[in-house]
Amino acid sequence: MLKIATWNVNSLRVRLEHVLAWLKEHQPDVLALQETKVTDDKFPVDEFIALGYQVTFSGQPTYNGVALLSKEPLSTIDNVLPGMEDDPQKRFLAGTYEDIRIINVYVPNGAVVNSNKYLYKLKWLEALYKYAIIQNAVYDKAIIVGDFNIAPKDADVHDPEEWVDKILVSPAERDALESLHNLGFIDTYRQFEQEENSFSWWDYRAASFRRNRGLRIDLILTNQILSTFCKQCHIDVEPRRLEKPSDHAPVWAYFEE
DNA sequence: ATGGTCGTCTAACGA
Repeated sequence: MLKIATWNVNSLRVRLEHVLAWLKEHQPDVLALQETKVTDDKFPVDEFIALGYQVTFSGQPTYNGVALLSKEPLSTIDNVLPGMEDDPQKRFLAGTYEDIRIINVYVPNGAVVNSNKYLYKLKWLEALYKYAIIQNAVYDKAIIVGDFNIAPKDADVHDPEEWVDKILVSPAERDALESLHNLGFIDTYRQFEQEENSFSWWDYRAASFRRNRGLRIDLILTNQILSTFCKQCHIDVEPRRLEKPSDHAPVWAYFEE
């Protein structure tokens, strides 16, 4: 059995105690983090080693930053997305865990549809698509996890009418996600029956969490072979209820032969 | 209460 999780922590240093407590309780084999917002020299390595986790990270000052925590070491680590070599933003980290290729992404937010940041988001997603083609060809089992900053379907949006054509739901973004689906990378969450109005992110503003005005943008995509081993996928909203929470909840998937 | 927050290189910016 294997449990793989993803969590946008919105500053690892602020959220460290939440992450450590969550690891102790849930014991994932791998936890992918986004928005660590910590440089590599300041990454809290020792705290995770003490819990029995290996750490792999790619950070920068102030923004972005991704990491993989794993019970066993990763091999064949990539921290540059091919096609985005000149991009200073640290949003990508891949490694192999046992026989599973794990790709951790913090997809650009995109700000406003048709803005420069939006075009950057689409370019980044195109590079991810090309990378996914290759990884899917090389590895039998592959998984893409992270903050996609895309709500796949209207069922993943608290008020679809309010959000029509807005960032995180616009057609071009959803098409980019659909092209990953066409490679065989399916949205593991929807392999199973789930409660309605299940979201993974709630804006800090306007009491969004209390009113459950959220979006499901933190996703676990598995390729065709790995998806046959997936037995469960769950969003854990409990950490969102804590004092000084991340605006995102962790999501995990459980695999069994 | 029809609301307006966080986190970061404390000052705007990004989400």
